[in-house]
Amino acid sequence: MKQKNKDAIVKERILNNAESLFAQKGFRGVTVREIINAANCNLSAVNYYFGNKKNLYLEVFRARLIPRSQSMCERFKKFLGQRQPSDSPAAVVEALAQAFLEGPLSDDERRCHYQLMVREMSQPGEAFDLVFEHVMQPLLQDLSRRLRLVITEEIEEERLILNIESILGMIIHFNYFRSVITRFTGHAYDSSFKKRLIEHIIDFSLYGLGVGKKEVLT
Amino acid sequence: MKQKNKDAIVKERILNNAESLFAQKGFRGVTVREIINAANCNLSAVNYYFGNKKNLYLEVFRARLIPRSQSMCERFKKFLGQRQPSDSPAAVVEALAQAFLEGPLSDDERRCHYQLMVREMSQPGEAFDLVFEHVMQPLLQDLSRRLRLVITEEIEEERLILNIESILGMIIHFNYFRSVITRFTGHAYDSSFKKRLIEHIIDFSLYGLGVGKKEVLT
DNA sequence: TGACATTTAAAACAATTGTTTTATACTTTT
DNA sequence: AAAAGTATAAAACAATTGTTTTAAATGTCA
Repeated sequence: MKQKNKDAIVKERILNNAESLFAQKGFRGVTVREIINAANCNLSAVNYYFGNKKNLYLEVFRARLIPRSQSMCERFKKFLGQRQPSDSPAAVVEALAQAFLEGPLSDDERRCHYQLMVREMSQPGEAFDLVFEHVMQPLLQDLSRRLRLVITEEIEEERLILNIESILGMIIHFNYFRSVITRFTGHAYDSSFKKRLIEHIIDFSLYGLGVGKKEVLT
Repeated sequence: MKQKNKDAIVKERILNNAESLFAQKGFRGVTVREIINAANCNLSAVNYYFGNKKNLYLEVFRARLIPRSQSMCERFKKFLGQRQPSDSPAAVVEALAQAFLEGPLSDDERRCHYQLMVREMSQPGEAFDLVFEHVMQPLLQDLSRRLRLVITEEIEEERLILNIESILGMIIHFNYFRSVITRFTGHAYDSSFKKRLIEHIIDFSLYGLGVGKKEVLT
């Protein structure tokens, strides 16, 4: 099926460029003509393959963002499995930070990924539901289960959720606020700086500012 | 000057509604006609008072977001001054979380504020420079100075910055990702839940997950 | 090869966009 | 009160938007 193959090529060029542009400028900030210029194809191709612009946008989530999230989660599990021992909070946080900052993606892909996701989070819409159901929900549940196994003391569900959201919030922040972080630290956002960030995320997640002493059961 | 006064009223109605709409849908997601309908004024009023749409957008930052940020910082200092003792990391974090989650603003104003700011952070533009210079930079420097005073042990500048960004990341996350947080915890985002959030932010910022013991000088 | 379906291309569509123009009302000042 | 300055209103502008239509090209399969 050479036909079907060539079909897929144009279709995926559109998806790729659409994702990048939507991530940068948002749904309404991007025109269909902008996308087809980047994808080097004809205007009607968008409506031919995806029906309309809105559906192209949703397809970007279905065909790109969600699968990528799942592959990042896979990477997390793989990292965690490699660690010895893998049953400590430190191991879980390290594997998580590694998977979400270094992971299998190119840096541009990761930037794209977080921009697209963050954009949808403030104003729940159709895409939000997709992300919530297929990305946030399973991730939180997985993390919740794993952390509960490795944290020795008793911990109520709500506090666990807030802890996890704090760690995820940090990871998202260090991805999404790159321009701020690099301006403040003066470092380029390269692989050595990412290693530094991962170190920090682990340290802060486990000990916070690390000053004073933790009271038992505040 | 009744003239100048009445002038200001329409002008501010435009600014108010523009900020709310821009925060919800972004610059290109909002039409001038949408704004003037919400502000209950004529179409040409936007160009009369602000020249063009882009300039209205920037004016929203200059006349609304930046002053509000400064008043939040004032509130932070006031909270901190009220605390006894006020020279501990716990006091600083508590005052910060209080100022940024409870502060002097209505809840709608706060949502608006964070949405507008986060939107600009991913794609540096003109408004980004304004926010960076008048909001992020002074806040970070103030926090850096204060924390250095109250943290007993030696701490390198970069680590301090990362610590501060982690705390700010959490605060932003718990404001911006409301819909996710409320869905996960099942709590409405009311004042009692905000108190819970502030408690958590203090606890996590000081001790992290609070498991295991912190080694001295990792 | 020839009939068929599939894909690309180009042109045209109505609707919406930001902005400008022109005219009318309202205030202030002389 | 007349004049001048300021603010609101309505209509029109060209440009851009997403989408549709129509035509040409390309591929598949008998």
